[in-house]
Amino acid sequence: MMPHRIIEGRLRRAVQTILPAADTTTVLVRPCPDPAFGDYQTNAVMGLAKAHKLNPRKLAAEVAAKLDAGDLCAKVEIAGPGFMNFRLRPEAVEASLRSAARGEHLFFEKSDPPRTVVVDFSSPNVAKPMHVGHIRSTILGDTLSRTLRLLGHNVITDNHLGDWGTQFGMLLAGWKTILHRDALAADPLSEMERIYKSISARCDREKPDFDPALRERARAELVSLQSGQEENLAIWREMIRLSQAQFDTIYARLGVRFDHTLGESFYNPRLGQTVEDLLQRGLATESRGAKAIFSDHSLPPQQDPFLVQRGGEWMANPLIIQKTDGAYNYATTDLATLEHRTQIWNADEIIYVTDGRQQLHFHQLFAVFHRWHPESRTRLAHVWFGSILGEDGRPFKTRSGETIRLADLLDEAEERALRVVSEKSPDLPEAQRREIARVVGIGAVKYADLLPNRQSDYVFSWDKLLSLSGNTAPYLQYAYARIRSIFRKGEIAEPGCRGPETEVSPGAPAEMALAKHLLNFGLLLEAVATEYRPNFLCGYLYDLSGLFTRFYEQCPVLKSEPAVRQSRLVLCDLTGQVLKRGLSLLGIEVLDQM
RNA sequence: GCGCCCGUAGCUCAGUUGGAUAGAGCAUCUGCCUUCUAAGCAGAGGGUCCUGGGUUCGAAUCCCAGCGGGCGCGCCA
Repeated sequence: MMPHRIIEGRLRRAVQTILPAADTTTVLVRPCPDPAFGDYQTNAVMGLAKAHKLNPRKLAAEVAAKLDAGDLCAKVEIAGPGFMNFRLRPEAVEASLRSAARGEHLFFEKSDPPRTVVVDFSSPNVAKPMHVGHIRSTILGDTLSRTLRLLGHNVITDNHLGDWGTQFGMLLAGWKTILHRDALAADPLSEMERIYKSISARCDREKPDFDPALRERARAELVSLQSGQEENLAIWREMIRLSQAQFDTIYARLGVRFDHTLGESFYNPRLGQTVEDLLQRGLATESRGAKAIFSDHSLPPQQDPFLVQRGGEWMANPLIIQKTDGAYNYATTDLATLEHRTQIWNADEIIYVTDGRQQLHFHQLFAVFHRWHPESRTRLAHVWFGSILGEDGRPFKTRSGETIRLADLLDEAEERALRVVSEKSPDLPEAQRREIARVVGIGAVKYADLLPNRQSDYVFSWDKLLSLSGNTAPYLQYAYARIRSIFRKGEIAEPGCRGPETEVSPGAPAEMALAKHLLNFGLLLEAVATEYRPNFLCGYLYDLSGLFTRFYEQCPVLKSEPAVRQSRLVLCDLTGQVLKRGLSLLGIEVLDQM
């Protein structure tokens, strides 16, 4: 068990002996913001003192007197208005490093009990090329899934493809009237995108080329598809097949995998009974020819997702589950999907990773689900991220008004990385340089995507996504490669320093600072999982790499006397393991040489 | 109009129950490669945390008002 955890547990008991009625869940032990104060601190005592109208410093002193942590901390300091600062004894740090070196843990613990967590992310649309707008959901969802899985949860990843809906009417009309077979064979996604754009422009009343007959044709094709007409089904399946091939290529490059790909069409057979059930239970009602769910007025109007104010009056803002023409929409599908995930997969938690513009939809969806299945204890989370903007701060478009394809972005990333590798390591064989460029390039894109707070709007910038210096993936990969280089130069297999007899004793300040940071790996992983914020992990790994680099500059490893050398090798090995594991959670690979 | 989010160094952004002297990258400037990889390290400069009130031992963080920006608001997803 990590020292900070033990301190936290004992601290809570100490608080409880003094204030038996206090809620000790707020008593948390966190790393100090400045090592000058200590290694860990709690500021919860100040809050408790306020709640119980006590003198905070006096309470802290009483808690400190009751606290038995002498085995881990030399002494407990009370600072300022009532901070409690803990400084770990070197022996406590060493014990943790030794047990990690023996392979007993890697500075984190499995969650108990594990939960079943469904993660819904990526969800591209069939017949459209994946573009930069898809990276955030894909990379965020993948990282959260990996982190939850590492922490022991039963994670189910599901790619909820947009493979059903209005767009197929236009795609079918286009496929039958303006499709170029050669173009389709050469580049299926571009051709499907072309026919879609062409038809949809002519189905738009606002556009100059509006063609009412074509619009009717598209609607008829859609009805025909949805009623199971064989020719249209065959074309639809072909469009999915071609699209999935593209998705698979991109996901393979990104190293992203899904347990399931249950697109919207999977739920199609269940939509009728979903609406029927909601009507029977009185949750849904008919309105202007559509079936919709209205407010139950259980919330104040300002917080009610089914109300909206217009012209100074609160108006109904219902969730429509069946359109006037009888067709179902994404709300219907999402409700059917929720039922499947809770009832078939027994999800304890479902995480949706989408952009922030869908917040209202998910508020409505979750509210409806809780009214529909009040017995359900599934936790529903909308993990949203900011919009993509151009460098001018306007909604993102290229100069020609197009989006940037994900495949092109990844190509560019690898090309830029190859130029740098070839410059830095011209002696390596080309195949190896290309492999390094792949790992570095893809890693840089992912890291740049995960580094900012997900809720910030996302200003798209080639230079930012493809930068290879400073706080970027290559910096972390470089630290790892240097560690591997030490083992290579010393002709040491790392398992040699992982044995039961391993001794490790960080002496220099740079060694101790690095060692103490390793101990906080688990703390960070839990924060990532509970806050759904991978950027915390980026920050942690960046700090770890910086601490390692300072250690590397100040503390020779191979040239040190045997005992010091052995200890430093252990520290290098553990740092390498945490870096590799941490980067793997971000979906970023490491290299032995770069 | 109403709701959500945002406003922090020249630029791009962090900032973990409110917590200690607000941090990083890029850019600028000064040093450091015959020593385990310089994609690096050490150091410097750079701030009315949008503005004004309030809450309290303590506010970038919470509350109120205002200014500026992005997004959303019945049959698209």
